[in-house]
Amino acid sequence: MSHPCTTALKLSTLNHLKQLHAQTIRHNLHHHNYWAAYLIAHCTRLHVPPPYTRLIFDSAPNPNALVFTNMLKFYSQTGAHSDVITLFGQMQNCGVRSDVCVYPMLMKSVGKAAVELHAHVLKMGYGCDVYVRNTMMGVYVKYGPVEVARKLFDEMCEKTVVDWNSMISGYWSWGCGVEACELFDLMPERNVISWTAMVTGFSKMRDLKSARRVFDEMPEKSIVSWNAMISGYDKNGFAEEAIRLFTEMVNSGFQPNEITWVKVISSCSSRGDPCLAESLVKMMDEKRVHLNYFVKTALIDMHAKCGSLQTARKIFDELGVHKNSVAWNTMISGYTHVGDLISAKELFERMSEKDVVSWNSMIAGYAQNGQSARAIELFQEMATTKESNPDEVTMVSVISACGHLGALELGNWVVNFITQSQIKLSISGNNSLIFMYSKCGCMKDARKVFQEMATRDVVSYNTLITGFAAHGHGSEALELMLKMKDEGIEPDRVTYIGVLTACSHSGLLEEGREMFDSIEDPEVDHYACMVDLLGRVGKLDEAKELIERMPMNPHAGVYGSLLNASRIHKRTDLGELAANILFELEPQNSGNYVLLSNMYASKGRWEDVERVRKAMREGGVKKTTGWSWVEYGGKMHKFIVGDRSHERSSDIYQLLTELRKKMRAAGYRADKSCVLRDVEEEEKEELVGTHSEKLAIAFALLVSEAGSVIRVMKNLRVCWDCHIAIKMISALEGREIIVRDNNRFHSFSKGQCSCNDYW
DNA sequence: CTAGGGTTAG
Repeated sequence: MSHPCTTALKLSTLNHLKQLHAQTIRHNLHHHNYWAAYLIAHCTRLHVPPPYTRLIFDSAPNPNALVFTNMLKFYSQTGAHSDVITLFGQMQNCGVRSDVCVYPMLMKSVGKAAVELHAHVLKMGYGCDVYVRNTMMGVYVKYGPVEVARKLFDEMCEKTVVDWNSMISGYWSWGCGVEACELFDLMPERNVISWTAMVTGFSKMRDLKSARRVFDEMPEKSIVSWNAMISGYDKNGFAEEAIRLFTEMVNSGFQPNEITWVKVISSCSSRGDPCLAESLVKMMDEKRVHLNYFVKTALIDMHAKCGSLQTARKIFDELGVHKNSVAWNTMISGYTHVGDLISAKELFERMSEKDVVSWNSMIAGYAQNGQSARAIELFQEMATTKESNPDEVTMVSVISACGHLGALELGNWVVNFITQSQIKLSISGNNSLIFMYSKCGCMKDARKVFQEMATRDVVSYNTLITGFAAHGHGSEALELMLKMKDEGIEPDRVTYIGVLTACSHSGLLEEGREMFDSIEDPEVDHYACMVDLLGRVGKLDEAKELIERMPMNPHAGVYGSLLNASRIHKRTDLGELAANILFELEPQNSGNYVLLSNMYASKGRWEDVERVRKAMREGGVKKTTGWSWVEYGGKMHKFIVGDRSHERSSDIYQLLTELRKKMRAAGYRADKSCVLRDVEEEEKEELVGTHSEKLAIAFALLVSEAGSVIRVMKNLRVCWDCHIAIKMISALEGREIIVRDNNRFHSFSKGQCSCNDYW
C-alpha cells in the first residue's frame, strides 16, 4: 500500500474513507502517523461524525504534531471547543511542540480567556503571525474592549484585507457604525467580504436604507451578500421586501443555497401567508432543493405559523429520534400560537433536554393565552429545578403575567429575582416592567422605570401612555406624546389609541379632537376612541354624526362607545339605537344587554327591562361572570358573586353585615337599577349573592395592614351599585381602595372616585 | 489556522 502522498484514491464519501481506513488496518499501517493525519484531514472535509474520527486518532499510538493539529482542526471546525482545549493539553503533556497554526484555534475555543494567552503567544514569538494576531483581534472584538482590538490593528505594520474586515465587523458588533464606516472608506482594497460586512452592519443598526445602498453599490455580489441583505430585511420586520429581493436574486441568475431558503422560509413564517407558503414549497420541490436540518426546522415553523399544524407535525415526526431542541421548541411554540396548550405541554414534558428556549416558549405560551398563573407556576418550577437559567425573555413573560394578574408583591419579588440573578434588562425587559407597574396601579414606579431607561422605543412610550390612559391622566399622556416626537420616535396607531383614550378618560375634548384630526389615516379603532370621547363629554349627537361620516364600516367597539355614552348621559333613544345594532353584531355579548337594561331601569321602565331579559333568555345569552381578586400572602384570592368557598368566608360575610349597617346609617341604599341581581333592597342581596368586588374588598379589609392601600382586580366592568358602595366604604373605613377593571382604574378615597364620568 | 449569510422563545 502506497504512502498517502502518492495514493491516487479519491476520498469523496464517508464510505470511501472507511474503506481506506480498513485497508490501513489490514496492512497494519494504521498506527503510522502519516496515515492518521491524512485520514483525519479528510474527516474534517467530509464532516465525519466525531466518534469515528476520534477512533482514527486513537489508533495512532504516538501522535506527532501533524496528527494533533489535524485533530484540533477537526474539533475546531465542528465547534467542539472543550475538546480542542483538552486535546491541546494532551499535546503539551506529550511534549509535542505545537505548530503556530493551533493557536488561532485554541484562542477561539477558550473564548475570553484568550486574553491571558496573548502574553504567552507573544513570548513564543508568534506575535506577528498573520493568523495569530488576527484571531487575537477577533477575541478583543468579540469580548471587548473594542479599543484594544483597534490598538492591535493600528500596531500592525502590514495589514491584510482580513485584518481590515475583522476590525470593521468588530466595530459593527459593538454598535460603532461611525468608526466602521471610517475604516471602510480608508481601506486600500476591499473584497466582497468587506462590502457584505457593511450590509450586515447597517442592517444590524436597523438602517436598511444604507444597507441597501451599499448592497446596490457592491462591485460584485456573492451568495452571502444576497443572504445578508435578505436577512437584514427579515430581521427588521420587512418580510415582504425580503421575499421581493429573493425573487430579484433568482431572476438575476443566482442559485439560492440552503441558507437563502432558510431566510425566505422564515420571512414567510412571519407573514403567516398560507398561499406564499404553498408556492415556496412548490418552488423548492421543482428545484429539488436539498432539505438540511435548518431548512426542515424553518419549514416546521412556516407550516405552523401559516396555519397547517399537521404538515408541521409531519415534518417534525419525520426528523426521527435525532431531533435537536430547536425542532422541539419550534413545534411547541407552533402549538402555543394556536392556543393548543395541551399539545404544547405534552411535547414539553416529553423533551429530554429542555433548554432555556423550551421553558420560555412554554411560559410565554401560557402568558399569551390568558393563563398567567400557570405561566408563573412554570417559571417557579424552572427556577427551582435549575435545569436552565431564566433569562430576560423568561422574565418578560413572567413580568407581564404579574401585570395581568395585578400581582404587585409577586412582581416586586420577580424584580428582586432579576437583580439577584444578574439578568440584564434591555428595552423590552424594561417595557414589560412599565406594563406591570401600570397594570398594578403604580404609575410612579412605571414612570420611574421609563425615566431611568437609557434608550426607549415606541413600545416604551405606548405602554406608559396606555397606563396613563387607564388611570385617566390625560395631560401626562399628551405630554409624553410630545416628548416622544422630540426624541425622534414616531407615534403609531397604538400611540393614538392610547392618547385618545386618555383624553376620553379625563374629558379633554379639544385636545382629543386636535389629536384625532392630526392622524393621517385614522383606523376604525381611532374612530371608536373619538366616539367614546365625544360621547363621554355629552356630545352624543356629534358622536352619532361621526359614526355616519366615517369611511369604513363601524365595528362593535364604535357602537359600544355610543351605547356606554348614552347610558352615562341617559339618552335612551341613542342607547336603543346602538344596542339594537350591537345585538346584531355580537348577539352573545351579555354586556350590551346589561347596559341597555340598566338604562331602562334607571328610568323605571321595568317592562322594557323585562323585555331585554327575555331576549337574553331566548337568545341563550349567558351573563358573563366577573371575578374579583386580591393579592395577599403571595397568593391571589379570587371571588365570584355569592362566593362562599373562601376559607375566610364567614369572617368576610360578618364584616360585610357590619359594614352594611354602617353604610345604611350613612344613607346608602342598594341601587334598584342594578337589575341583573334583582335587588330592590339591600337585604335581598343575600338572595342573589354578594358582588365579587365587595367580597374581595371585605377580605382585604380583614387581612391587610391598617391604613395600607387596598388593590382589587376585576375582569369586567365595576358594577354600578358597587361603585357607589365602594365610595362609602372608602370614607367609612378611611382607606384608599384601587379597583382595576378591564381597561381602567378607579381610585376610591374619602368617599370620592377618581373617575367622575363613570355613571 | 484568521474576515461576511442560517432554524426556536418576548
